[in-house]
Amino acid sequence: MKIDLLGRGPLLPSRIASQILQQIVDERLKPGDRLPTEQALADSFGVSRNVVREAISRLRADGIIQSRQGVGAFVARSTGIPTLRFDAEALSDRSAFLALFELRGILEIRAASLAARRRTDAQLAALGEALARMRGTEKWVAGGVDADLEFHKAIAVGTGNAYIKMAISFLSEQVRVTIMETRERSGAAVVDIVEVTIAEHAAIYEAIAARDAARAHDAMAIHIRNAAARLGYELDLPDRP
Amino acid sequence: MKIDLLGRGPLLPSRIASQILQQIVDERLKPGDRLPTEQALADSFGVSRNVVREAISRLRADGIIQSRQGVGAFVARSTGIPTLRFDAEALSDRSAFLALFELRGILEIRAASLAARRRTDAQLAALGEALARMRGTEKWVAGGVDADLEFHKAIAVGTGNAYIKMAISFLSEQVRVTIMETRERSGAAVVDIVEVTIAEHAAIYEAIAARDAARAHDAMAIHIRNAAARLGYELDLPDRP
DNA sequence: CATAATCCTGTTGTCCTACAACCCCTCAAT
DNA sequence: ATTGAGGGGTTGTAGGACAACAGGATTATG
Repeated sequence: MKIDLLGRGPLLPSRIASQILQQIVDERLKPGDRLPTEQALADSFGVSRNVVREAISRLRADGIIQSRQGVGAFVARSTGIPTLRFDAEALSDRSAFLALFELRGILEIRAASLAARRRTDAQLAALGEALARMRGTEKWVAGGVDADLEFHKAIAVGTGNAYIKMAISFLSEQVRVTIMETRERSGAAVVDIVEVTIAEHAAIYEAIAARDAARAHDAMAIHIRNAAARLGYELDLPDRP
Repeated sequence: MKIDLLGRGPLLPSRIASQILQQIVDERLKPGDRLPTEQALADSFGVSRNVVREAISRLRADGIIQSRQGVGAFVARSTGIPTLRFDAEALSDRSAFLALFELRGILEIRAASLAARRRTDAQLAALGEALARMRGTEKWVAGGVDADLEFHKAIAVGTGNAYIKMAISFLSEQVRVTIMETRERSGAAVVDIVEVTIAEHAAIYEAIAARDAARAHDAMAIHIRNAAARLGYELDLPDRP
C-alpha cells in the first residue's frame, strides 16, 4: 500500500505511533484511559497486529503509555518530564556556561575514577587510540575539540555505565556547541596550548591504565579546572572532600 | 523481601534493546557498523525475530540505530542528540536501574557537598521545611516519596547551580517513576523504616546547616547507599577518593 | 450466608511461518 | 563497456497459534 509519493515515507509503525499519539494530544484518549485492544487497533488502521505492537512498544519506551499483560494498555498518568533538555541560547550567558561546566566536571571526574577501577583492556586500548589521535591532529583549532570529546567519551565508556556515558555525551555536546558558537561570534580563535592539554590527557590515561582511581580523579580534576581556565573561567571545584 | 524487587522484570524487547545498546556503549558495535541480521540476533539471544524487531524499533526511534530495508541495520553516526532520554521500560532491568541509581548518587553526593558551602540562609530554611514535612507524613507509604524528592531538590537548589538542579530533578523523577511502577506491578509495598530514613536526612541537613562540606558529602553517601540497600541493591559507591 | 476455590474469557506477550519490498552483486547478452 | 535480468540475502508486513496473566463469574465448601 503506497500512499506516500514523497519518497517512501515513515514506515507503518511510526505512522501508527504518530496517530495514536495524536489521539492522546487531542485528548480523545486521556491519561488513565484504556486503549483499544491491539487487534482492534490493527483492524481499524488496516495493518497487522505486529505493526500495532511495534508502535505501542515505542510509545511505551517513551513512557507515554504503559501496558499490563492480560489487562490492556493505558495512557500513562504522565507525572514527570521524561526528557532533559537545556536551553541552548541561555548557555551564552557566562554564569550559565560555568554552571554547565561544573555539572560536567562532577561527572567527568567521578567517571575517570570509576573507569580506573572498572575499565577493560579493550576499553583502555580505545582510550589510548583516542589519545594518539589527539596527538596526531596538528591543527588543534578545529578537529581538536572533537578528538578531545572522543577521549572523554572513551573514559565514560570505561565506567561500564550506559547512563553515565549518555549523560556525559549529552553534556559534552552542549559544551561543544556552545564553544563553537562563541568562537564563531567572537571571531577570536582561542588557541589552546597543545602540549599542556595533551599532557593533561596523558596523565589521565596513565592513571586509568594503572587502575589508580585516586590519581585518575585528581588528574581529571586538574584537567577540567585548567580547561575552564583556558576558556577564561574560574571553576570552583571542590577539592577532595 | 523479594529477591528481585523489579520482579517479573522487564519484557523481552526492553532487555534485548538494553543489551544491544550496551554493545554499542561498550563499542563492540561502533558507529557505522552493521548489526547482525534480525534472525541472527534472534538466534543469539534465544528469542523470536519479533522481539528483536521491537527492540530495534525502539532504538531506531531514539536515533541510535537506523535500518534500511533490504540492507540491514546500522549504528547511527552519532550526530549529537540535543536531548537526554532514558528508556522508561528498560529501567525495570536490574542492572539498568542500578546504573541509573549510581549516576544519581554521583550528583547527589556532590550536590550535598556544594550546598553545604554555598547555601543561603533562605535555602537552608526551605530545606528545613522539607525535612519537617517529611516528619509530618505519618503514612510514609505514599506521600513519603514525594517529600523525599522535595528534600533532595531543595539540596540541589542549594548548590546555586540551575543545571545541577535540573539534572537531579530529572534523575530523581526517573527513579521515582520506576519505583512506583514496580510497586504497582508487584503489588508489594515496601515499607521503609521511617525513623532511619528521617535520621539520615536529618544528618544531611545538620551538615549543610553547619556548612560542613565533608560531613554533608559523607552523610549523603551513606543515605544513597542505604536507600539502594532498602531497594535490595548493593551500590558500589567510591569512598572518598 | 459467607468465603474460598475453580473455571472462563479476554488481553497482552511471544513464537512461528510466509511472503512482499528492496538492495546489492553477478553474469550473460548486446 | 553498458545494460539488463536474475538470484540471494535482508528488512517490512501479515497472519495464525499458543502461553502468561488478570479479573470476573461460577461453583464448591465451611
